Amino acid sequence: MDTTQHWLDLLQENGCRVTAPRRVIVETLVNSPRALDALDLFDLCRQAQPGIGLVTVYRTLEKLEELDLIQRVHREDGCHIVMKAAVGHQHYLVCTSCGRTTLFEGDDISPLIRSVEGQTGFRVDDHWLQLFGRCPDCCEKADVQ
Amino acid sequence: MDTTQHWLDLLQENGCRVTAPRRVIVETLVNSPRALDALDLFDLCRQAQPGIGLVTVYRTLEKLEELDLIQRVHREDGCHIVMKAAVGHQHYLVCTSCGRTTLFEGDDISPLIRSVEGQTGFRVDDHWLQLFGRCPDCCEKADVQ
DNA sequence: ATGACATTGAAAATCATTTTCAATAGACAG
DNA sequence: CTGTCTATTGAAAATGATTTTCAATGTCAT
Repeated sequence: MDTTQHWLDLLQENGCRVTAPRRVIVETLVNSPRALDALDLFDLCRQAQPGIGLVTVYRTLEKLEELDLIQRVHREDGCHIVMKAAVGHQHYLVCTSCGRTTLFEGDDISPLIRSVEGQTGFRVDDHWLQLFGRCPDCCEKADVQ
Repeated sequence: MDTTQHWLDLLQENGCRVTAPRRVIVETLVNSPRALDALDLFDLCRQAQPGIGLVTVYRTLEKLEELDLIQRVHREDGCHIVMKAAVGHQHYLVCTSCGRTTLFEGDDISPLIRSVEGQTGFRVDDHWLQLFGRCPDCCEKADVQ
Protein backbone atom coordinates (compact mmCIF):
# COMPACT_ATOMS: atom_id res chain seq x y z
CA MET A 1 0.00 0.00 0.00
CA ASP A 2 1.08 3.57 -0.67
CA THR A 3 1.68 5.29 2.65
CA THR A 4 1.90 8.73 1.10
CA GLN A 5 -1.52 8.34 -0.48
CA HIS A 6 -2.90 6.97 2.77
CA TRP A 7 -1.74 10.04 4.69
CA LEU A 8 -3.20 12.35 2.04
CA ASP A 9 -6.51 10.48 2.23
CA LEU A 10 -6.52 10.85 6.01
CA LEU A 11 -5.88 14.58 5.68
CA GLN A 12 -8.77 14.85 3.27
CA GLU A 13 -11.09 12.84 5.51
CA ASN A 14 -10.33 15.35 8.23
CA GLY A 15 -11.47 18.35 6.24
CA CYS A 16 -8.13 19.28 4.70
CA ARG A 17 -7.48 19.86 1.03
CA VAL A 18 -4.84 17.99 -0.85
CA THR A 19 -2.49 20.47 -2.47
CA ALA A 20 0.80 20.25 -4.32
CA PRO A 21 2.89 21.54 -1.38
CA ARG A 22 1.25 19.05 0.98
CA ARG A 23 1.88 16.19 -1.40
CA VAL A 24 5.58 17.04 -1.42
CA ILE A 25 5.80 17.46 2.35
CA VAL A 26 4.01 14.19 3.08
CA GLU A 27 6.06 12.27 0.55
CA THR A 28 9.30 13.63 1.97
CA LEU A 29 8.35 12.69 5.52
CA VAL A 30 7.18 9.24 4.58
CA ASN A 31 10.37 8.46 2.68
CA SER A 32 12.86 9.96 5.12
CA PRO A 33 15.15 7.46 6.86
CA ARG A 34 15.83 9.95 9.61
CA ALA A 35 13.92 12.36 11.78
CA LEU A 36 13.76 15.89 10.43
CA ASP A 37 13.19 19.33 11.83
CA ALA A 38 11.12 21.99 10.09
CA LEU A 39 14.12 23.46 8.30
CA ASP A 40 15.53 20.11 7.12
CA LEU A 41 12.13 19.28 5.73
CA PHE A 42 11.79 22.69 4.11
CA ASP A 43 15.14 22.27 2.34
CA LEU A 44 14.27 18.80 1.10
CA CYS A 45 10.86 19.94 -0.13
CA ARG A 46 12.33 22.90 -1.95
CA GLN A 47 14.34 20.56 -4.12
CA ALA A 48 11.11 19.02 -5.39
CA GLN A 49 9.17 22.26 -5.44
CA PRO A 50 11.25 25.45 -5.23
CA GLY A 51 8.45 27.89 -4.47
CA ILE A 52 7.28 26.17 -1.30
CA GLY A 53 7.12 28.26 1.88
CA LEU A 54 8.52 27.43 5.29
CA VAL A 55 5.20 28.50 6.78
CA THR A 56 3.41 25.81 4.83
CA VAL A 57 5.82 23.25 6.22
CA TYR A 58 5.00 24.34 9.78
CA ARG A 59 1.29 24.27 9.08
CA THR A 60 1.36 20.83 7.54
CA LEU A 61 3.46 19.42 10.38
CA GLU A 62 0.87 20.72 12.80
CA LYS A 63 -1.92 18.91 10.97
CA LEU A 64 0.03 15.66 10.71
CA GLU A 65 0.86 15.77 14.40
CA GLU A 66 -2.82 16.26 15.25
CA LEU A 67 -3.63 13.14 13.26
CA ASP A 68 -0.85 11.23 15.06
CA LEU A 69 0.87 10.45 11.78
CA ILE A 70 4.13 11.95 12.96
CA GLN A 71 5.74 12.18 16.36
CA ARG A 72 8.55 14.09 17.97
CA VAL A 73 11.86 12.35 18.48
CA HIS A 74 13.97 13.24 21.49
CA ARG A 75 17.64 14.17 21.32
CA GLU A 76 20.07 15.60 23.86
CA ASP A 77 19.48 19.12 22.64
CA GLY A 78 15.71 18.93 22.54
CA CYS A 79 12.96 17.43 20.49
CA HIS A 80 12.29 19.60 17.50
CA ILE A 81 12.57 16.79 15.03
CA VAL A 82 9.76 14.55 13.84
CA MET A 83 9.36 11.14 12.29
CA LYS A 84 6.65 8.74 11.14
CA ALA A 85 4.70 7.83 14.27
CA ALA A 86 5.40 4.63 16.17
CA VAL A 87 2.46 2.27 16.53
CA GLY A 88 1.72 -0.44 19.09
CA HIS A 89 4.88 -1.55 20.82
CA GLN A 90 7.19 0.13 18.34
CA HIS A 91 9.82 2.58 19.51
CA TYR A 92 12.56 4.70 17.99
CA LEU A 93 16.22 3.81 17.72
CA VAL A 94 18.30 6.86 16.78
CA CYS A 95 21.85 6.94 15.43
CA THR A 96 23.58 9.70 17.35
CA SER A 97 26.15 10.02 14.61
CA CYS A 98 24.20 10.28 11.35
CA GLY A 99 20.67 10.75 12.66
CA ARG A 100 19.26 7.66 10.97
CA THR A 101 16.17 6.63 12.88
CA THR A 102 14.48 3.26 12.75
CA LEU A 103 11.57 1.74 14.55
CA PHE A 104 12.00 -1.46 16.48
CA GLU A 105 9.43 -3.82 17.87
CA GLY A 106 9.92 -3.43 21.64
CA ASP A 107 8.92 -5.65 24.48
CA ASP A 108 5.58 -5.28 26.05
CA ILE A 109 6.49 -3.21 29.08
CA SER A 110 3.13 -3.62 30.84
CA PRO A 111 4.64 -5.74 33.63
CA LEU A 112 6.98 -2.85 34.43
CA ILE A 113 4.09 -0.42 34.25
CA ARG A 114 1.98 -2.47 36.64
CA SER A 115 4.86 -2.71 39.07
CA VAL A 116 5.36 1.07 38.98
CA GLU A 117 1.65 1.62 39.51
CA GLY A 118 1.85 -0.57 42.59
CA GLN A 119 4.91 1.24 43.95
CA THR A 120 3.70 4.79 43.36
CA GLY A 121 -0.11 4.84 43.25
CA PHE A 122 0.03 6.53 39.83
CA ARG A 123 -2.30 5.32 37.09
CA VAL A 124 -0.03 5.02 34.07
CA ASP A 125 -1.56 5.51 30.65
CA ASP A 126 1.27 6.29 28.28
CA HIS A 127 4.96 5.71 27.89
CA TRP A 128 7.92 6.87 25.91
CA LEU A 129 10.91 4.69 25.15
CA GLN A 130 13.79 5.55 22.87
CA LEU A 131 17.20 4.01 22.30
CA PHE A 132 20.32 5.85 21.13
CA GLY A 133 23.40 4.41 19.54
CA ARG A 134 25.31 3.98 16.32
CA CYS A 135 23.89 2.46 13.18
CA PRO A 136 25.85 -0.30 11.42
CA ASP A 137 27.34 2.14 8.88
CA CYS A 138 28.57 4.54 11.54
CA CYS A 139 29.98 1.67 13.66
CA GLU A 140 31.97 0.53 10.66
CA LYS A 141 33.33 4.02 9.94
CA ALA A 142 34.38 4.36 13.59
CA ASP A 143 36.14 0.95 13.52
CA VAL A 144 38.09 1.72 10.34
CA GLN A 145 39.60 4.90 11.77
CA MET B 1 22.87 15.04 53.34
CA ASP B 2 21.98 18.44 51.94
CA THR B 3 21.48 18.11 48.20
CA THR B 4 21.42 21.85 47.64
CA GLN B 5 24.82 22.25 49.26
CA HIS B 6 26.14 19.28 47.32
CA TRP B 7 25.13 20.87 44.03
CA LEU B 8 26.68 24.20 45.03
CA ASP B 9 29.90 22.40 45.98
CA LEU B 10 29.96 20.67 42.61
CA LEU B 11 29.49 24.00 40.85
CA GLN B 12 32.38 25.42 42.82
CA GLU B 13 34.61 22.44 42.09
CA ASN B 14 33.98 23.12 38.42
CA GLY B 15 35.25 26.66 38.51
CA CYS B 16 31.95 28.40 39.21
CA ARG B 17 31.29 30.89 41.98
CA VAL B 18 28.57 30.42 44.49
CA THR B 19 26.35 33.47 44.44
CA ALA B 20 23.05 34.42 46.02
CA PRO B 21 21.02 33.98 42.78
CA ARG B 22 22.55 30.55 42.19
CA ARG B 23 21.77 29.47 45.71
CA VAL B 24 18.11 30.34 45.17
CA ILE B 25 17.93 28.65 41.77
CA VAL B 26 19.57 25.44 42.96
CA GLU B 27 17.43 25.28 46.09
CA THR B 28 14.25 25.77 44.06
CA LEU B 29 15.17 23.03 41.61
CA VAL B 30 16.20 20.58 44.32
CA ASN B 31 12.98 21.09 46.23
CA SER B 32 10.55 21.12 43.32
CA PRO B 33 8.18 18.14 43.15
CA ARG B 34 7.61 18.77 39.47
CA ALA B 35 9.61 19.55 36.38
CA LEU B 36 9.93 23.26 35.62
CA ASP B 37 10.65 25.37 32.58
CA ALA B 38 12.85 28.46 32.68
CA LEU B 39 9.91 30.77 33.29
CA ASP B 40 8.35 28.66 36.06
CA LEU B 41 11.70 28.59 37.77
CA PHE B 42 12.19 32.32 37.30
CA ASP B 43 8.82 33.04 38.91
CA LEU B 44 9.53 30.77 41.87
CA CYS B 45 12.99 32.26 42.37
CA ARG B 46 11.64 35.79 42.26
CA GLN B 47 9.52 35.06 45.31
CA ALA B 48 12.68 34.34 47.29
CA GLN B 49 14.78 37.03 45.63
CA PRO B 50 12.84 39.66 43.68
CA GLY B 51 15.77 41.20 41.80
CA ILE B 52 16.85 37.99 40.11
CA GLY B 53 17.11 38.04 36.32
CA LEU B 54 15.70 35.55 33.85
CA VAL B 55 19.05 35.51 32.11
CA THR B 56 20.71 34.23 35.25
CA VAL B 57 18.19 31.42 35.40
CA TYR B 58 19.05 30.38 31.85
CA ARG B 59 22.76 30.56 32.55
CA THR B 60 22.53 28.50 35.71
CA LEU B 61 20.38 25.87 34.02
CA GLU B 62 23.05 25.56 31.35
CA LYS B 63 25.73 24.90 33.96
CA LEU B 64 23.63 22.40 35.88
CA GLU B 65 22.82 20.53 32.69
CA GLU B 66 26.53 20.34 31.81
CA LEU B 67 27.18 18.78 35.19
CA ASP B 68 24.31 16.30 34.64
CA LEU B 69 22.56 17.49 37.76
CA ILE B 70 19.37 18.24 35.87
CA GLN B 71 17.78 16.65 32.85
CA ARG B 72 15.08 17.51 30.38
CA VAL B 73 11.69 15.88 30.78
CA HIS B 74 9.67 15.08 27.70
CA ARG B 75 6.07 16.10 27.22
CA GLU B 76 3.71 16.01 24.24
CA ASP B 77 4.44 19.60 23.38
CA GLY B 78 8.19 19.41 23.69
CA CYS B 79 10.86 19.12 26.32
CA HIS B 80 11.58 22.53 27.72
CA ILE B 81 11.16 21.49 31.30
CA VAL B 82 13.86 20.15 33.58
CA MET B 83 14.10 18.10 36.74
CA LYS B 84 16.72 16.60 39.06
CA ALA B 85 18.62 14.10 36.97
CA ALA B 86 17.81 10.41 37.04
CA VAL B 87 20.65 8.11 38.04
CA GLY B 88 21.29 4.44 37.28
CA HIS B 89 18.10 2.69 36.32
CA GLN B 90 15.85 5.48 37.50
CA HIS B 91 13.30 7.04 35.18
CA TYR B 92 10.64 9.73 35.28
CA LEU B 93 6.97 9.26 35.93
CA VAL B 94 5.01 12.40 35.09
CA CYS B 95 1.48 13.32 36.12
CA THR B 96 -0.16 14.70 32.99
CA SER B 97 -2.70 16.52 35.08
CA CYS B 98 -0.72 18.42 37.74
CA GLY B 99 2.82 17.98 36.44
CA ARG B 100 4.11 16.22 39.55
CA THR B 101 7.15 14.20 38.54
CA THR B 102 8.72 11.37 40.46
CA LEU B 103 11.54 9.00 39.79
CA PHE B 104 10.96 5.27 39.84
CA GLU B 105 13.43 2.45 39.94
CA GLY B 106 12.98 0.84 36.52
CA ASP B 107 13.85 -2.60 35.32
CA ASP B 108 17.20 -3.28 33.86
CA ILE B 109 16.33 -3.10 30.17
CA SER B 110 19.64 -4.53 28.93
CA PRO B 111 18.01 -7.75 27.67
CA LEU B 112 15.78 -5.63 25.44
CA ILE B 113 18.78 -3.59 24.32
CA ARG B 114 20.76 -6.69 23.41
CA SER B 115 17.83 -8.05 21.46
CA VAL B 116 17.48 -4.79 19.53
CA GLU B 117 21.20 -4.75 18.81
CA GLY B 118 20.84 -8.23 17.35
CA GLN B 119 17.84 -7.28 15.22
CA THR B 120 19.20 -4.03 13.85
CA GLY B 121 23.00 -4.08 13.92
CA PHE B 122 22.99 -0.84 15.92
CA ARG B 123 25.32 -0.49 18.90
CA VAL B 124 23.07 0.95 21.60
CA ASP B 125 24.68 3.13 24.26
CA ASP B 126 21.92 5.15 25.81
CA HIS B 127 18.23 5.00 26.44
CA TRP B 128 15.35 7.14 27.48
CA LEU B 129 12.27 5.83 29.25
CA GLN B 130 9.45 7.87 30.68
CA LEU B 131 5.97 7.03 31.92
CA PHE B 132 2.94 9.31 31.90
CA GLY B 133 -0.19 9.04 33.96
CA ARG B 134 -2.09 10.47 36.89
CA CYS B 135 -0.72 10.81 40.37
CA PRO B 136 -2.78 9.48 43.31
CA ASP B 137 -4.16 12.94 44.13
CA CYS B 138 -5.31 13.60 40.58
CA CYS B 139 -6.85 10.10 40.30
CA GLU B 140 -8.86 10.82 43.41
CA LYS B 141 -10.07 14.17 42.15
CA ALA B 142 -11.14 12.56 38.86
CA ASP B 143 -13.02 9.78 40.70
CA VAL B 144 -14.93 12.17 42.94
CA GLN B 145 -16.34 14.13 40.01
C1' DA C 1 -18.26 25.70 -14.70
C1' DT C 2 -19.24 27.97 -10.18
C1' DG C 3 -19.01 29.40 -5.56
C1' DA C 4 -17.57 28.65 -0.88
C1' DC C 5 -13.84 28.45 1.66
C1' DA C 6 -9.26 26.16 2.85
C1' DT C 7 -4.62 27.08 1.60
C1' DT C 8 -0.84 29.58 -0.10
C1' DG C 9 3.62 32.51 0.34
C1' DA C 10 5.42 37.00 1.91
C1' DA C 11 5.82 40.13 5.45
C1' DA C 12 5.16 41.34 10.10
C1' DA C 13 4.63 39.96 14.77
C1' DT C 14 5.61 37.17 18.64
C1' DC C 15 8.02 34.27 21.79
C1' DA C 16 11.95 31.96 23.86
C1' DT C 17 16.70 32.07 24.24
C1' DT C 18 21.39 34.10 23.65
C1' DT C 19 24.67 37.77 23.36
C1' DT C 20 26.63 42.12 24.69
C1' DC C 21 28.11 45.20 28.13
C1' DA C 22 29.33 47.95 32.09
C1' DA C 23 28.85 47.38 37.01
C1' DT C 24 29.32 44.26 40.91
C1' DA C 25 30.77 40.75 43.93
C1' DG C 26 33.20 36.07 45.10
C1' DA C 27 37.57 33.71 45.84
C1' DC C 28 42.03 33.69 46.79
C1' DA C 29 46.92 35.54 47.68
C1' DG C 30 49.30 38.09 50.54
C1' DC D 1 41.60 42.15 56.47
C1' DT D 2 42.73 44.21 51.91
C1' DG D 3 43.41 44.25 47.23
C1' DT D 4 43.32 41.98 42.81
C1' DC D 5 41.62 39.13 39.37
C1' DT D 6 37.96 37.51 37.02
C1' DA D 7 33.33 35.15 37.02
C1' DT D 8 28.78 36.75 37.48
C1' DT D 9 25.11 39.92 37.45
C1' DG D 10 20.79 42.32 35.36
C1' DA D 11 19.25 45.30 31.56
C1' DA D 12 18.99 45.98 26.89
C1' DA D 13 19.72 44.48 22.36
C1' DA D 14 20.15 40.73 19.15
C1' DT D 15 18.99 36.42 17.44
C1' DG D 16 16.37 32.44 15.91
C1' DA D 17 12.35 29.72 15.67
C1' DT D 18 7.58 29.70 15.25
C1' DT D 19 3.00 32.00 14.59
C1' DT D 20 -0.13 35.39 12.84
C1' DT D 21 -1.95 38.42 9.35
C1' DC D 22 -3.45 39.16 4.78
C1' DA D 23 -4.66 39.35 -0.02
C1' DA D 24 -4.35 36.15 -3.84
C1' DT D 25 -4.98 31.48 -5.38
C1' DG D 26 -6.42 26.66 -5.75
C1' DT D 27 -9.43 22.76 -4.30
C1' DC D 28 -13.55 20.44 -4.28
C1' DA D 29 -18.64 19.65 -3.76
C1' DT D 30 -22.40 20.93 -6.41
